[in-house]
Amino acid sequence: MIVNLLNKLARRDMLDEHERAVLMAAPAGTKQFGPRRNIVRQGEPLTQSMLLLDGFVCRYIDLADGKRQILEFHMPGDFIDLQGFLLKSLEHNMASVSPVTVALVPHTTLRHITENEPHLTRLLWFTTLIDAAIHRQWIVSNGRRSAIARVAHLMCELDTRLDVAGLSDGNSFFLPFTQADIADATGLTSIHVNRMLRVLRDDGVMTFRDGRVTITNRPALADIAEFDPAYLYLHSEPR
Amino acid sequence: MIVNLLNKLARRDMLDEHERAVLMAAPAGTKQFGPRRNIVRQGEPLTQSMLLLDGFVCRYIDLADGKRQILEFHMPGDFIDLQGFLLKSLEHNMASVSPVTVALVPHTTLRHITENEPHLTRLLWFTTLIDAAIHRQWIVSNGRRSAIARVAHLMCELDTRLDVAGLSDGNSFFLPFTQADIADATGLTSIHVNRMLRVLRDDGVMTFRDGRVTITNRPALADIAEFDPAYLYLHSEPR
DNA sequence: CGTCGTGTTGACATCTCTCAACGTACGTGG
DNA sequence: CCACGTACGTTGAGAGATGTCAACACGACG
Repeated sequence: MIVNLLNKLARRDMLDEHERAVLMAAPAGTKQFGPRRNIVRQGEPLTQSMLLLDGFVCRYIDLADGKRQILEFHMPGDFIDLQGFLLKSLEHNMASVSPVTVALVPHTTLRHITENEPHLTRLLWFTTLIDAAIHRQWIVSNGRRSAIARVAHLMCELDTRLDVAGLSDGNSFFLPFTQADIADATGLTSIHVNRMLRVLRDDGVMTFRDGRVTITNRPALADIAEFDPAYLYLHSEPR
Repeated sequence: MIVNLLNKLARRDMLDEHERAVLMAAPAGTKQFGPRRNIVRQGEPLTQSMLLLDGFVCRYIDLADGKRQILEFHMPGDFIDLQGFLLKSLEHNMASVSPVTVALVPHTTLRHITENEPHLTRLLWFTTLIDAAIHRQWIVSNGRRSAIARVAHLMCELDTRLDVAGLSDGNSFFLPFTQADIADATGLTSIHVNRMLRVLRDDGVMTFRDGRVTITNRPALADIAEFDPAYLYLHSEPR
C-alpha cells in the first residue's frame, strides 16, 4: 500500500493534504514479480521509479569469482529505485526476494514534483539519505563487527524498519530470506550464518525459522549488535 | 576553491550562469581546521553545511571496543555535510585528516535553493546519491573483497575522484593518510595494510610513501580491485 | 520417486589478527 | 647539541575467527 510510504514520511515530518494527494496520484500503474526475479539490471536506462507495495526486495552486486554482496533490503513503503530518477541507471542490480508488487512512478512525475513541490522534494531526498545512513551501518558491520554482531545488527535493523512500516507484531516478523541471503548481506558464508543463528537461538536471544524471526531477548540482541536506531532518523522535524 | 564543486557538477550536467552565481554566492564564510580535528560530532544539531575547499576529511564511527570504521573520505569540491541540511544532525562523526578549509553554507540558503532552484536542487541531491553509491562499493569491499583488493579498490576510487577534482597529475597524487587510516577504511589492521602495500609495491603496481600515491601499473591495480568507475556516474546527462 | 533448494553439523584449512620487537623521523625540552 | 618521547612504519611468529569441503536430513515439487 502506498499508505506505507505516507506513514514513513509522516513519521519524519508533517505532510499536508495536498502533498498526500500528490503522492497518492503519482503511480501510473502497478507491476508484480515472482520471487527471485531481476527487477532492475545494472546499467539499464530507467524512465520510472518503483514504490514497493508488497514483498521484499534486495540490491546486490555480483563479483567475478561468483561471490555476491547484498547492499540493502527493502520492504513495503520503500521507494526502491528513487535514485534512478537522477542517476538515470543503477550501478547495481535489484531483485525480488519474495513475490513483489510495486507501483510505477514515471520520472516525468518526479520531475514535476521537484519543479512544483519543494517540501515534498526535500522529503523524497530525505528518504535517499536514510538509505545512505543504512549503507554506512553496513560498512561498519562488514568492516569491524564480529560475525555474530553482523547478524544481530541486521536483525535489529529489520526489526526496527518493519515496525515503522507496521509489519512487526512487536516481537516477531515475517522474513522470507534464506540463510544464504543473510550471508550475502553480512559478508559471511551461509554455513557460518547458520552457526551464528544457532548461537543466538541456544542463548535464547532470537530464532529464525520457517521465514519468521522471533526476538526472545531484545536487550541482549541490541547489546550483541551494539545497535543504536539513531541512524534511522525516526523523529519528526521540519525538513 | 568552490570552483571544484562547479567542475564536479558540470561534469554530470549543464550548469547555467545563474546557477553558478547562486552557488558562488551560497557560502557565508570560511573556516579552517588543523589536522586530526573533529569537524562535526555525532548527534550535534546542525544549522549550516560545509563545502570542502582544501584538504582531506573523513567520516567515521567509533565502536565500544575501540575499533574505528571510516565511512568515506572527502576531498576539495565535496559538499561534506550536505546531508545535515535534511537530517538535522549526523549519526556519525566527521574529522579533518590534513589541515582543512571549508566554506560555510547556512541551511537557510540551502532551503532557499530548494524553494527556488529546482534544477540546482536536483544536482545537489544527485551529489548525495554519489556518496551513497560510494558507500555501496565500500560495503562490497568490506564484505566480499580480499585484503589486497580492498586496498587496491580504495586507491582506484581516490585516484578517479582526485582526477575529477583536478588533484591528480595522471599517475600520482598527494594523499595525507596514515596506514592506520587505510586500515580503518578497509576494515583491516594497519599491520596487514602495511603487508598489502608491500605486496603492491613489490609487484610494481603502486607505491604509497611520504603521503604520495604513485600508480605504476594501472591496469594491474584496477584488475586486483575489480574496479569499474561506473558507480561514480562521471558522464553528463540532463538531470 | 528422484531432484533441487535449504538447512545442519563436523573436520580441517587459511586469511587476517594479535602480540611483540625494532627502526626512523621529528619535535621538544634540558 | 643531545636525550627523550611520540607517531608511524616494518617485520616475524603464533593465534583465532571464519572459510572450505564433505556428508547428510528434510520438505517441496515435478
